[in-house]
Parts: sequence; structure tokens; C-alpha cells
Amino acid sequence: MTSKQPTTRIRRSPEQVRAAVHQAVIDLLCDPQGEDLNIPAIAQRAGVNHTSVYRRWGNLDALLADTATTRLERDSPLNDTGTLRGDLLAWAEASVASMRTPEGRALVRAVMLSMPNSTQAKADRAQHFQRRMHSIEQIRRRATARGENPPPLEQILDQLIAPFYIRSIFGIDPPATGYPELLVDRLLGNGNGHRSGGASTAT
Amino acid sequence: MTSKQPTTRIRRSPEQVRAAVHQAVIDLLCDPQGEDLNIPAIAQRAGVNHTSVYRRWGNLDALLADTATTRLERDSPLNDTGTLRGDLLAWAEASVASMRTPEGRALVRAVMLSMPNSTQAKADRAQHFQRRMHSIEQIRRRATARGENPPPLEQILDQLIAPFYIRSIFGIDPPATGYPELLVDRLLGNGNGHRSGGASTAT
DNA sequence: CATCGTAAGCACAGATGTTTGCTTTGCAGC
DNA sequence: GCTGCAAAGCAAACATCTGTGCTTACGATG
Repeated sequence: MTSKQPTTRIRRSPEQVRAAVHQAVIDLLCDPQGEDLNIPAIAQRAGVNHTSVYRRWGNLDALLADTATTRLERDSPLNDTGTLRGDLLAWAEASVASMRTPEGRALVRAVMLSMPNSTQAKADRAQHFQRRMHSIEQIRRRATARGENPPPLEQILDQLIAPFYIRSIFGIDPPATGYPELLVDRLLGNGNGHRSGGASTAT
Repeated sequence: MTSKQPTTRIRRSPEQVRAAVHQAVIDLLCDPQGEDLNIPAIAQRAGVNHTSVYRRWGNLDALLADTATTRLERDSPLNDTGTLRGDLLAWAEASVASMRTPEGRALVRAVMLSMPNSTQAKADRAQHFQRRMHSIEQIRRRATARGENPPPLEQILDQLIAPFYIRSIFGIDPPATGYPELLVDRLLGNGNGHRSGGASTAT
């Protein structure tokens, strides 16, 4: 009688498992002192069986991508301020605030790590990029609808988004004050390449 | 008699092994269709025993970092053009050219991948950053010695280096023509935040 | 020419990651 | 209530990665 007690076998709902695993990814990405990320460790931290993780996500890249997109979409409310500059500033301020938290930096790292390995080519990365740029595209669309003339996406990528990523990668803290304004002013205020629409460039 | 033929055991010199392993890292980073990078695969591709790789580099991160820094330093000759703008432009042009080759993109990915995992904190990443910024610092030093007033490193990071990285990450091709000039002009020509030497802020 | 140190190669063992077959749970539809 | 489905849990096999002791080749030094 090795006393198999079938009653002790409890399980959580799929949503609970999903949330717990996502949280475990973030935690391990924030905390680890030299440990590297892998599925058994994530599953243990989340308190779920590792086979559940393997069956649901298949591999680490997919799990990282899912975690990153889920959290990033949840955390970017995308409020309408009425002007292009206001929207960009709000976006940049939210990004800077996020960058100052371990969790925010972990999410950027998750985006990075999820990308390079298994994706067969540009297709996956481009799709990933589209998802990540969704809020920016919405800001641009709204500006166009208002009659403003927003910079092209590529320029926003180069001047607004790229600095956030590079700093997260290398662990360079943003300037203590005025950094969102600085980047948005550079983006909208410079005269070469693109001229932004009219009145919103007043200081 | 399983015919141990001691004569067949040939070996290459340490330098040959190092070069072969570096090349294998680049190859696997360029080519793989969904395969993920690991030491046994690298060793096999390089034609060396995997134990040699483990003993020399210890782990994948260190190998990636070594490969990236070695190749990047080898491929950035750093010629002196006589002006800050010329030096930055040369640097940017070399970077764009490198970004257009699979090997160049692989090196950027190697830098990314080598960073996040085991490094215990900011210390390692900061050091890595210093090495990567070495050529830029030299350009700034030369400009200062000439009496020019180069932008601070952070601004060069945000406006010149960050775009290259972000595009490599997401696989976004740079504009076909004029991209280096565009970035350098934005960097040196804008009037807010930092004023570069002289009257270059004219529109 | 002999000797010695360094580093690569080999075989094998241990640890870890990944996958599979099956059982059990919770929930929805009848 | 009963039944069936989807998904989580469990255990064990399977594959792969990582590390160790030892042998062997190459080059430097005397």
C-alpha cells in the first residue's frame, strides 16, 4: 500500500497556468544571478508541471514571445491626448517609466531573446515588429485623421524606439529628467528629412 | 583488435582552432533554418572536439562575446578623415555596409545573445558596452583634440548607434541611399539638447 | 637532439533538457 | 445528473548538453 491518494492531485485552470507561467518568466528574467532561462526552471517557479509548458508553447522562444506581447499590450493603454506630440510624449513617458522597472527591462529582453533563434527568416521578425509597432501606428493614424502630418514610421523607429531598446540592451539608464521630451523634440522639431505638420511644434 | 591507429590523431594549432570556431559561430548564426545555437553544433561545424571549446571558452556566452569583439575589431579599421563629420560618416557607412551582409547581421546578433544571460548585473554589460563603443570614443577624442565639440556619447548612442541595432534586431533594411548621411546630419545638425561646434544648426 | 609545458583529442560519465503515453481533473452540453 | 472534450498532472524514457581524467601531438627551450 503505497497509499496513492488521488485526492491530492489538484490543478489550475488554463488561464491560471498561463498567467503563472508568464509571471515566472518575468521573475526569472528580472532576478537571476547568473542563472540562464529554461523551461524546467520556469515551470518549477510557476508551480506547474513542465510538460504543460512544453505542450502549450512548444519551445522557449514561443513562450518568451507570448509573454512579451501579452504583457506589453496589457501595459500600454494608449490614451488619446488630442495631439501627435502629446500622444508620442505619453508613449515615450510610459516607455521610460517602464524602463526604470526591472520588469520593464525584462520585457525588452524577452522580446530580444524570443526573436533570433528559431525564426526561419524575415517573415517572423517582421510580424513581430508589426505587433510591437501597433501602438505607434495607431498614433500615426490618429494624427493623420486630425490633419497632422506625422513622421514616417521608420523615423519614429530610428529616433524614438531605437534609443529605448539600445539602452535596455546595454543597461544604460536614461537621463534623469526630460528624456521623453528630448527625444520627441528631436523627432518632431528637426528640419531635415521630414517636416512635421504645422502648429504642434511650438515649444 | 579494434585497430586503434594512433597515427590518425591529428590536431590543429590553437590559433587555427580559434579561427575555425569563430567562423563556425558566424556560419551557424547566418545559416540556420530553425536550428538553435549550441556548443556541440559549433564544434562539429568547426571540425574540433567539443571539449576543446568547453575548456577554452567555458560557455556559449563567452564564446559569442569573443567572436563578436574579435570580428568587429578586425572589421572596423577606423581611418582618420580629418573632421568629426567625416569620421562619423565613415563609421556609419561601414556599419550600413556591414548590416547588408549576413555576416554583419550575425555579428550584431552575437552581441545581443552574448549579453543578457549569465551576466550578473550592470557591471558586465557596461564593460561590454565600453568595448563596443571604443571606436566612437576614439572619434570623439580626436575631434576634441582638433578643437571640435563632439556630441556627448549618449547622444551618439541614441541617434547613430541605436538605429543600426534596432534594424538588425527587427530585420528592417536601411533606406537604399543616403542613410548614413541622414543619421549623421540629424546627429550633428539639430539644435536642441546639445549644440555642436559652430553654426551648423542652420536649416 | 632531448625535454617540458601547453593545449587539443578521445572516451566516458553525469546532469539536464525534451518528449511521450497515460491518468485525472474541471467544465460545457445534453 | 451523465457524458465527452480539452487540458493539466505524473512518470518514465529518450535525447542532448556539459564536464572530467587521461592520452597524445605540437612547439619552445635548453
